[in-house]
Amino acid sequence: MGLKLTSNIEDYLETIIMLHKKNRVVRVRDISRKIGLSMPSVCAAIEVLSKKGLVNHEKYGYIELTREGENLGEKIYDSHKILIKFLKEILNTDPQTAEKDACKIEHGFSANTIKRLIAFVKFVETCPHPEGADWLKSFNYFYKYGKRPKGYKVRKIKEKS
Amino acid sequence: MGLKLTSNIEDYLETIIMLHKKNRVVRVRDISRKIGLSMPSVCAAIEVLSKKGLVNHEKYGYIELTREGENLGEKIYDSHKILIKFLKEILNTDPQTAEKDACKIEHGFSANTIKRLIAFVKFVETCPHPEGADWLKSFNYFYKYGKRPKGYKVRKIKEKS
DNA sequence: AAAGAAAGTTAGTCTAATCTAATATTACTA
DNA sequence: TAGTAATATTAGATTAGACTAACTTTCTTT
Repeated sequence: MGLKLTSNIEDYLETIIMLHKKNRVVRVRDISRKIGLSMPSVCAAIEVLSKKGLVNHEKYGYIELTREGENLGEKIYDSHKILIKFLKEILNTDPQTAEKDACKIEHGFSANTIKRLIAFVKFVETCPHPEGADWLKSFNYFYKYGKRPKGYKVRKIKEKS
Repeated sequence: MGLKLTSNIEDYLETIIMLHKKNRVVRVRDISRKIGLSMPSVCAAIEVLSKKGLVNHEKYGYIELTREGENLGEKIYDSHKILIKFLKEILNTDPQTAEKDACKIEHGFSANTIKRLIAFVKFVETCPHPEGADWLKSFNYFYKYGKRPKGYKVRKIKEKS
């Protein structure tokens, strides 16, 4: 029993992490509701996660993440969060679409790409003027009207380094 | 028989488009090799695509896209291309990873998000100085060293508008 | 044109992920 | 505390997508 997970199983793990964060106690029903699948499906998934050593689960009991499960889950959840951030704050997609898209693609990125995306979002966020907020505003204008807003140009100022 | 496609089936369609572009004639074997799956698997998929009216296929013959199949395939392929562009040119991931990641996530984005991404890439590409190429160079530095390169600052110059 | 190679198809099996229906356990409440 | 409601599990069926092995058709090569 290797530790190769299907993206499906990763979804369950991520859901458990999210529920854990707000409830501290996670049950089959909670996952079922959150993820929108039947309880038997959740049970089967928990069984798999348990065999992989990612959760502990006794019959009729709570579901608890192992150390390993938590680490992996956090990683997946991080991907999710950075994607949401990129979609919402940079591309400016509406929240629902962002959430939906992020869920679908979060398992597809390799670790390295995620690292780059994290850096990229940070880079954009911390851009000195005229990038940063204005830069994003400018993109929004560009998206809407197909051209850059008029009214300012920028030029590079060399500093003695 | 609706026109709801699994992303799996979309992969086949996309592969057909790509092969069509370079070979003009597409056979089961070509798809099998390109996509790395057995010929029976390809046959089964072609059967599905055929029932959906996206390809025409007579036994032992070539595979041809219908008008509808071509339209849809192009759309999927467009997503692929814009993702590759974003990954390679903006995030600067290595080509293999870019290709791999793009394949995995290309079915996950909603049409609207793709539109935004297309605009975004264009926006970055056409950024006037100090964005554009320099801006991307700057990001690369940022990715590598965790901070912006020293040596220039920018300031906004208002033009009479 | 006949033989062998390549390509395509069919048949049957497997796994992952889902479901519903039925059963079992636990929790709540009157 | 007894009965009901909520939750959890088991059993069994279904679907999609993959495979191998065996068979059929088409192509190629001598």
